[in-house]
Amino acid sequence: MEIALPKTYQSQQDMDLIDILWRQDIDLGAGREVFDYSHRQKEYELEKQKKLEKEKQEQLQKEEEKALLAQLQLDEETGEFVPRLAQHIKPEASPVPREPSQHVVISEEDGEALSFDECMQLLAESFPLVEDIAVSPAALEPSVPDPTGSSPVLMAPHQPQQAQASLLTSPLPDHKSAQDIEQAWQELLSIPELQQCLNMPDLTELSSYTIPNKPPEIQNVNYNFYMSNPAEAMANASDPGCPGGFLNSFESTYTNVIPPENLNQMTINTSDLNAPFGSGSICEMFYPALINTNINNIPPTNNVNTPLADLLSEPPPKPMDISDFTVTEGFESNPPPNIPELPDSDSGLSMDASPVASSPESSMKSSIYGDAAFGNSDSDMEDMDSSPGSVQPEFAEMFPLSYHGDGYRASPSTAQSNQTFSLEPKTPKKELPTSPGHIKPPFTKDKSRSRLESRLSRDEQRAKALRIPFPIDNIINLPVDDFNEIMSKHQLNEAQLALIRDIRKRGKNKIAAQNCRKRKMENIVGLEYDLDSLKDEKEKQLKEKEENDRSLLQLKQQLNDLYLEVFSMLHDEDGKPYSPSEYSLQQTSDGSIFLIPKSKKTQLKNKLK
DNA sequence: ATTTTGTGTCATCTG
DNA sequence: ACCAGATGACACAAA
Repeated sequence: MEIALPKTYQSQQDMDLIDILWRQDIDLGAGREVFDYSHRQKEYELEKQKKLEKEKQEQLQKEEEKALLAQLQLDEETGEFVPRLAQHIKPEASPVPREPSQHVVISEEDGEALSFDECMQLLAESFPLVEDIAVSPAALEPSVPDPTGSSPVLMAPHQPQQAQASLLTSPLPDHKSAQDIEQAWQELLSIPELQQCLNMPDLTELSSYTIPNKPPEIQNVNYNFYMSNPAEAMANASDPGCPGGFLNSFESTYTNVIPPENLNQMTINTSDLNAPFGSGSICEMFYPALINTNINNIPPTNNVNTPLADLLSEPPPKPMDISDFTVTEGFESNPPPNIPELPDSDSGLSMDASPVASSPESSMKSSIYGDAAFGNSDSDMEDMDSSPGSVQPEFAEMFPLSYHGDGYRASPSTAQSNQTFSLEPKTPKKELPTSPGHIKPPFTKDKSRSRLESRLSRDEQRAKALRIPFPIDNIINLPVDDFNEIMSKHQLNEAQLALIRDIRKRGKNKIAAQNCRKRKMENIVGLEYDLDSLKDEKEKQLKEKEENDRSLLQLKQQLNDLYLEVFSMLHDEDGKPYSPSEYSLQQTSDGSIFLIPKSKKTQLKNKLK
């Protein structure tokens, strides 16, 4: 039990300290949830990035296909390849609803891959053709649907930009026709899954969704993002049936372009996906605390900032009260009579110091109760009983005085605490002549102080009751000669003498007890230290023993090897080697060595026995 | 309600 | 024998 104590104690302390510091660090910064959330978000973004890259690959394949088509039709007008692409995609979109959505997604990224100006040029070039060709499929919205549906490549740039704009800027009125937006929005709202996924995002996000793309496509796009289904992506990639070889070459170059796109899309997608967790949610995450703190703090800060007049006029908040009171006590604690006593009482009471120092705050409570209670304490009552009858009424009168007196005494106790910090011994007794006008704040007492005071106050009360003419401190701390001198100077009756003797005895014994406990603790600490050192010593010796055993084993092994080697060199008359199992080498005291058959050896042993 | 801790006090021992 | 200090044991309050 005790052996394990010291080390575990230290390690436990260290661990506690580390734990506390760690918690403080965490407390100082944002909550763990924030970090966890960001971490999760990052992971999620990584996943999305992967998906996007896949989709981009698909897009690249498509683009390659387009490029091939364009190259094939290079002879024709440059403007025609755009409608061709639109046609090419459209037919796919019409039969299979989901695939077009993915195309759209891809197209977005593709569009991002292309510079915005290029896209605009393509748009300008392709618009008339698109209208001609794509009118039938995208009949709902003449302006918006055509570009989106016909050439995803063209629309791509718009969407991210709008999304970004919407994200970066506060919800802005769309530059697109409001009707289109509303229509798209309504359609979006009609989709339950989208609602679930989006969790009803802001208008800005909605605008980003609705403006560029057709509602169904948007839905699918969202699906793709949310579902993150690689199979679909693969299917889409396979759908266009683009040549793979060319793609690889293009891919490398494309990857270089990807980062900014990724960033853009990441921002967009994250905004979309994290709509519930968007800036608003993040703000909620951080602001609530901030707001709360602000709300909570503002009044105090105001109080703090408020001029002294407020503090003076208004009752300060509780903490302020405590501090103020303690401070006042500190001031009060300085009364001259106590000061001289403190140095006298330096019989190492550092033991007490720690509790005293630690307890200032808690003492306040005790002060209230203690003060009220101590007057009624049994000991007091006993003393009262013992004391002459006339004393009792005085004692009753003294309660208020004692109360004040405690406050007065409290100051010395604080002084003690200070002393304890300085490792100076404290004098438990401070007999304070009653400080008549002193009002003691109810909270100010330390627990130790309260006890000390209660004790002191008790003796003090008794002394007062018996009208003992000199302070308790003197009674306790003065040397015998001085004490006797003082005693002789005053004419004291029997009760007074007895009380003074008891007070001195108790005071001395109290200090002695404190010193005794201090020594006891020091002894315990010293013994623990010795125990640790002994354990270290033991451990060291154990290691040494292990080492010795190992070396001994090694020597034995070497000896055995040597023995066998010597044995192998021995041969009989016929040149046959002796078997170690049948013979053994024996060395006599004079150093000569004999080869003895083991049977004979046993015989010899038996004979010797 | 119980345990732990700190403190004061008393009884006793010791130098 | 007396005294001062040391120490064990107990009580009490607070945590």
